[in-house]
Amino acid sequence: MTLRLYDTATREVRDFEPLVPGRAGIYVCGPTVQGSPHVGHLRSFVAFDVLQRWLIRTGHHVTMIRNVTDIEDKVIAKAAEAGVPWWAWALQFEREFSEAFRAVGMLPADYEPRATGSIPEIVAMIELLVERGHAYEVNGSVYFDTASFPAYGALTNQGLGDMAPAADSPADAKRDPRDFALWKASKPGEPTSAVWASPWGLGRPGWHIECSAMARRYLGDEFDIHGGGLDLRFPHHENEQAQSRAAGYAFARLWLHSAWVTQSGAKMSKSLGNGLLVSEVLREHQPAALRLALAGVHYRSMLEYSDSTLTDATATWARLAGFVQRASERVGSHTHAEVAAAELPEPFVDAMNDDLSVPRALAHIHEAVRLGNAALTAGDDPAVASAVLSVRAMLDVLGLDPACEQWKGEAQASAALTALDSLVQADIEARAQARAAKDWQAADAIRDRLSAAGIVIEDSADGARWSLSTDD
RNA sequence: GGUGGAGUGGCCGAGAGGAUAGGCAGCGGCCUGCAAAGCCGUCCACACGGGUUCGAAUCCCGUCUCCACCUCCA
Repeated sequence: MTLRLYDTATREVRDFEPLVPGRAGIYVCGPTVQGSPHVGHLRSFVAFDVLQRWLIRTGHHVTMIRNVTDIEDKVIAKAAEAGVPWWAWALQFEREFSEAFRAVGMLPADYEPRATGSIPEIVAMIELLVERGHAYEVNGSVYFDTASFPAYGALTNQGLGDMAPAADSPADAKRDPRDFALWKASKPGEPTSAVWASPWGLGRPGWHIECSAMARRYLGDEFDIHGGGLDLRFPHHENEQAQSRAAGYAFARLWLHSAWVTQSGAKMSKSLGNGLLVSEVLREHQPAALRLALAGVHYRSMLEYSDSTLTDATATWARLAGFVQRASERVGSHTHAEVAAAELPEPFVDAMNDDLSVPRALAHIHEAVRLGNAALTAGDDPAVASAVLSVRAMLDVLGLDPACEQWKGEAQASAALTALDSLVQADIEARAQARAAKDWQAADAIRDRLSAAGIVIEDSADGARWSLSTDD
């Protein structure tokens, strides 16, 4: 059975047939670096990370391009509001995204082109569109002529007449309100550092053209898979496809869209302000648990995020990691090369090939863990060894092998904190008794001892809590 | 108005005409000095109303509810 993927453009599950057998070129719309990453962003990128890993595992040479849109109206506006240069603003959040990607164990992209590093390609593509009669200039700005391209709306199955006007520029400047900006003439008051020379004068690219230009530069006129969040389908991806095809390029053969993260049924979003920042979630939860929570649901299903999402995932992770830990102590640890070369069970392979059905794949992993645990109890070491190798190989496909470099330190750190907590809690209790008996000397002695060890005690009405000192 | 998605047990979440999804929680047991972990067993389902079929969570018709996109979005 070969890999089958749901193609948003044709609205059906299709066999993955790469342009060049054995190779896969993937373009994933990366972040517009206007703010901090929240778990909704991460869900999408983790989904495509699993795709990347599965393609690699099934013998493909993958080229993963994930762009950074670092010049855009919102970036400029938010930076201005904060009194910071737009480029510093953009880089700050680019770093935060990179840190979040690293924290949840994403494979690095092969390249992460920035829009600002692709201006010549962008200008060239706009020139080509003007030449071919699919774009026109008005007062130094250039617009895509939607009426000139009959296939406009094909990706999202919409007719032009049903669409609302594009609001990215004044309607009176355009031939048709649905036309959208390819190049935006610079206006007085805008930062002079956000401006590039072009045949139409100084300006900057519109929002969609950068992806068309970068995808072509790094993946060619036609490439295998274009991915992104479901909310990018329109207008962003529709416009990308229109631009590229109007320019004469075949563009993406398959469109993949990941569903969003919801809270109480409503989409997590920057504009709603209900986005849970990755940095906040990771303060209280293990990164592996976050990855498991995000990757564990099928990528096209909404992921309902609640208070129990991460605690459930943490328990599941503890079960998986616990088995690998106990089994490895018993029969020794396999090398990563052995894990990468291990044969994968057929039910797992079938699930992954069926539009990346991670939930079904996980069900099979649990089955293998159960058998492995039983073998551990029975003292059947050969069965333990084969189970742990198989479990690690499957988890590795999901980026969740507990014994790999990414995660093996984490379990120890967290176990150390748990152990420390139980010791400290005993002290806290003894101190509470001393305080109740008004034995201040004894109470202070306990606090001083903990303090000397770098542990800070804070009293409150609800009792004492402890934390590690952040001094020096 | 246009386009698309969803409703499954206490909770999360697969499946898509006939078999036990899986996990968490619960209950009973095994193991254990007691626990924990683990294992075994077990309870609790397919939004509603019709229809097709030997058989429907799955197909068809209708209804209800929820959600998203329609130029800020991962």
